[in-house]
Formats: sequence, C-alpha cells, structure tokens
Amino acid sequence: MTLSTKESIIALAENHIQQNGYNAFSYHDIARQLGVRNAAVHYHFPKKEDLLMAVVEKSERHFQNMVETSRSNDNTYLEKLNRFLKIYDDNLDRQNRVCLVGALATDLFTLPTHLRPALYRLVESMKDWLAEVLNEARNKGEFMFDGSAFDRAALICSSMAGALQLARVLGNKEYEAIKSQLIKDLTK
Amino acid sequence: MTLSTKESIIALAENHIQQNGYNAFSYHDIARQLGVRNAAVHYHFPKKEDLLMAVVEKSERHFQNMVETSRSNDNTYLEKLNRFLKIYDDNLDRQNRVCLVGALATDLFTLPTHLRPALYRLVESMKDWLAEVLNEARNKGEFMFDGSAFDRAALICSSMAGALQLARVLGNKEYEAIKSQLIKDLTK
DNA sequence: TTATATACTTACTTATTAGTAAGTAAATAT
DNA sequence: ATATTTACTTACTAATAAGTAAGTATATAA
Repeated sequence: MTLSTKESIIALAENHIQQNGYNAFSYHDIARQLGVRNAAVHYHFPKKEDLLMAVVEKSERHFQNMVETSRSNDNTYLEKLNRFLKIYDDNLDRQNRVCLVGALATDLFTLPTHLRPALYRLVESMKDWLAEVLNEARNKGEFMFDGSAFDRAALICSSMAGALQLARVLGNKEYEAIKSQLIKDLTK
Repeated sequence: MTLSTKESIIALAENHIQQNGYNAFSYHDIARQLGVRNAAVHYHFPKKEDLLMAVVEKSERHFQNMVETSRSNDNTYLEKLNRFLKIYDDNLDRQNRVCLVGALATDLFTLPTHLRPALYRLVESMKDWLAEVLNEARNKGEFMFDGSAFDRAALICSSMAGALQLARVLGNKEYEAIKSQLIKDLTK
C-alpha cells in the first residue's frame, strides 16, 4: 500500500490538523516530511483550503468505509457501536490525535466558509448513522436509554470528541473511563 | 467595571483563543482592537506564552469564583450542577466560544510545555469539584448514576466541551439537546 | 517522431509573525 | 525640584507564511 505523493500530502495534512489544528502547520512542514519542495505541494493543492477539503473528503470516505464494513460484518448493535468508537480509539493511539471534527470545529471561524457544508455533511452522516444504530438497538431491546436517538447520538459524538481532548491533558486512562461510562449508560 | 489595559488584553486574548485557538491570533489583532501599538501588548506580556498563562490563570480564578458563589448560594445539587453548566452556556452565548480547555487541548502540542501544569490544574480542579458534587448528590439521593463520580465528572466535562464544538457545526439546538440528555441521565 | 501532459524544481513576492531597542510623556516617589 | 517608574510610542529585525511564475526532466499520446 504505497501512497502517491498526493495521497501522502493528504495523510500528512490530516495528521497535522488532528495533532495541532489547521492553523499550526504550513506547506513547508508537509514538503519537508515528504522530501519535496514547497511548490510541489502547491502543485497538487494550489490553495491550503484545497488541501483541507481533500482531508475532509478523505474522512468522509473513511467513515463510509466503516459503515459498509459494519453492515457486512457486525451482528450485534454493540459490535456496530464499538466499530464506531474504534475510530476514536485509533486517533488516541496515533499520538493522541483529536478527532477531525473536534479539531476543525475549534478552528471553524478561521476556515473558508465554503468548507462548512462539507464538515456539516460529515458530522450529520456520523450522527445519523449512529442514531439509526441506537434506535434499532433500543427497539430490539439490546440498548436502553431515555430521550431521542438523535440526541443520544449527538451526546456520544460530543463526548468522544471531548474525551480525546481531555485525554491529552489528563491522560489516556480518562479516555477509557469516559468511553466505558458511555457504553454502560446504554447497556445497563 | 472599567478594565485596565492589561485586563483588556487578557480579555481579548481569552476571546481570541476560545473563538479561533491560540495559533490564530496575533499581538497585532489585540493591539488593533485596543487602539494601541503592537509593542504596548509586549510591554504587558513580553512573550505570547506570558499572555496565555494569564488567560489560564484568569480562567482558574473565574472557576474558583463560581465555586465560592455556589457554596454560599446553592441549596440543591441540581443548582450546583446548573451553575457549573452555566459556564458553558455563557461561552455558547458569546458567539459560540468553545471552552478554554477544549481550545487549548486541541493546540496543546504547539504550546510551551510549562503551560501544561497550569492547564492540568484547571481541568483537575473542575473535575474534582464536579465529582464531589455528583458524589454527595448521589449519597443524598438527589442524583442517580452508575460508576465512579470521578468518571461521571470526566464524562460531563468532555461532553460539554464537545457540545460547544458540535454546536458550531450543527447549531445551538444540538447543544441544548446534549445538555438536557446529560441532566436527564443523572436525575431520572 | 513530435507534441503534450505530469510532476516536479528554483527563485521569487508580499504579507504577517513574535519579538526588541530606543525614545517619550505623564504620573509618582523622594 | 528632581529622579524614577509606568505606560506607552516609533522604528526596526529575523523568521515564516501562502502563493506564483517560469523552467525542466520524464512519461505518455498522437
């Protein structure tokens, strides 16, 4: 699985954004890590916002891949939930990355406005999928919770985003504690 | 309540950090808003990290004030909880600021390392106070929840931090939904 | 074989950044 | 009355930022 230069640039940018935010990396950083010159990055992504859009689109594809994998592999709703939460686990494991949505939400007002619809679509699709899982799981008696499935999905998304951030300050044990509380609230 | 130049600088920096992050504002931005020159800001805070430290310290004082006010005014644990949550409400009302901890956690690895202990102290003191409230409330039968009060406190802190971020993308209704789910989980 | 598209390079511009040095006017202390 | 501290100013530096223009080597297409 060797990446093209273009794919490598996207992967490096994604990493920078989730490590330090959109405003804390430069084309020079990417170029240095890749062993090319500044202008090579501009060749593939003329403006920084083009690169950002590519990162968001990659994340959309990544999430849709998870959805497909879950559809064809997971039998229980807990398995589906855990596959969703694994996205956050993977970020934690990769040097305490925060989730893309959390990182970009903090920087949101500094981003070109035409990026917001893409980010909105990403968050909505995550929330919608999770709400559907929660709703069906409750109907089948596998999960239990009060209130709407959409609100519960929003709570889980925001808790996990916040947990990755809190883990940076208080340590990874805090992340595990939050995650297990969330699951406990659904299954007990 | 007219602020000194120094206090104004701190307030403006706090606002910038919670609006756009630490790496998206400059001394020039502050100076322009204040109607002074760049070097005037450096006079009060020689390095940017000095200004950041002052912002964190202000937040520590602000939280301690809330604790004192709560101690002498709130009779129920729900009142204490709501006073805590009001900190987040106030950020939402101020042009969708995210919480300071959430903003700085995202930028954490770009900050001077000596700032981390101060941030750690702030988060710990918030979590500890909230855990104590939750624990006593559960002992008195006012709240109900599973697991340790510390883990539940961590969940609430991360959920609220995440809720402010999600609200930027999905709208403020989402924030209210998340918050009421959190309260419902404690009181039902 | 020749033309063209791809994937870069070197070299540059313009803007912005944090930070400093030296000067000044006004308030305060001696 | 004089000295000193406070709160700035102007004027600057060195570094870094995004972005562009023009050139080049290689692969591909006509």
